[in-house]
Amino acid sequence: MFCHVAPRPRNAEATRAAILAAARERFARESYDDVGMRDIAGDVGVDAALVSRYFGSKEELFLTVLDSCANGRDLMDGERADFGRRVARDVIFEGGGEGKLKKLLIMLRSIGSAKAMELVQRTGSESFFDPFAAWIGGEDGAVRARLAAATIMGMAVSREITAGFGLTPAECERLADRMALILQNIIDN
Amino acid sequence: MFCHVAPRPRNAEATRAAILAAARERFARESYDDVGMRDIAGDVGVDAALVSRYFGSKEELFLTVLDSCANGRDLMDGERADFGRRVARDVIFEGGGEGKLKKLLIMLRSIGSAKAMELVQRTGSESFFDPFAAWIGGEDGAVRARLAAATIMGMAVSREITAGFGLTPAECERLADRMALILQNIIDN
DNA sequence: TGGCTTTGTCATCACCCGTTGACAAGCGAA
DNA sequence: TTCGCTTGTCAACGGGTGATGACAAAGCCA
Repeated sequence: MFCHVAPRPRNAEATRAAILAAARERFARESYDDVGMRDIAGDVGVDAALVSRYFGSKEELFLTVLDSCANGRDLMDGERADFGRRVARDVIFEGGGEGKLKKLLIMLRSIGSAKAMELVQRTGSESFFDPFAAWIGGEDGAVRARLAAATIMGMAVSREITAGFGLTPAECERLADRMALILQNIIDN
Repeated sequence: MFCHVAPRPRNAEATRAAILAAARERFARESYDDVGMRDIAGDVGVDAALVSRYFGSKEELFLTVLDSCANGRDLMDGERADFGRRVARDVIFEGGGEGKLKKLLIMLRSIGSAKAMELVQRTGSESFFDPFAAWIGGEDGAVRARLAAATIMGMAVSREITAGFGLTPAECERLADRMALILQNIIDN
């Protein structure tokens, strides 16, 4: 019995897109340093050399991934009055990786690598914080954007370094409720 | 003219302590992966091999550093009514590295390395979150401890990935005020 | 002074990483 | 079919890492 893996069709554009998508998932879940070119290539079923060739270098790939992510504005579609609750539940119960928080997660993980952080610093402000601040609007929009982003990222960190908070499900519910309140309050005034 | 660096006196105990201190500073400011044995050794003026010999391995050194840090309780000496303001200003204006937040910073940076995170997960709860929760006390102490820690870590992350928030000094003041309020509110009820 | 233990250094190893250029395979056009 | 371009693979390189064991130097004790 011969088992063949279905070979990837020869299609540069599709392959490039698949690599980009795989890289986005990786970078959202592991730090820049922990993600290897060989890992990404393996996810797609391709040789690592191809990744280098299509994207030039790991740094350029990382930047392309950042660009490809939903930017700050997409965090906020949906009811504004529901923002706190929505985001709190996403980050606490899902880890944020599925939704619009992906870019925030990737930025967060950049503190693990001096190289990645420099890249994030260059692009993070205009692509994330500025639109976010504009959406929040009002007095001190920029300040409140930093505050909200910090709250979200902090909870994401806390979730990971305690392996799911180490709380009971009921406590997680109350954690989500409290966080929702805080976030909504930041947004509202 | 001969310029000699004062040679470190031959004293195993003092050298070991110096290495530990240097490692603590490094790990509080850079991620586990970015800190090299040669960096730490260089700070002390010693060969990298000595670090390995005194602490066994990088992992063991990291664990020893975590132990050597002020634990959760030390975060909270000082007026309880002043907690929010004190911590907010420390993290926003100083980056937290000088004070009692060092352990939190090190834990935070562990998200940059799968290896470091596993170590932090094993020791973080009983050495940090549990005492912190006990100090907070009252209903939902554990939940509120996670919330406060997340707020602090998030602000530390935000500060770094935006290279000092990118805010005016006046805005930073208002950021600190708002954060102080939130933190204090978490502590109080 | 001579010898022994402690303290520190040096050269080196094996490993993993991103990257590169040479090569193979697919596939459409002539 | 045969040529030629595109798409993908392979083996290798240079650089950096943590770790190791042999060696040098310093201090102490007799």
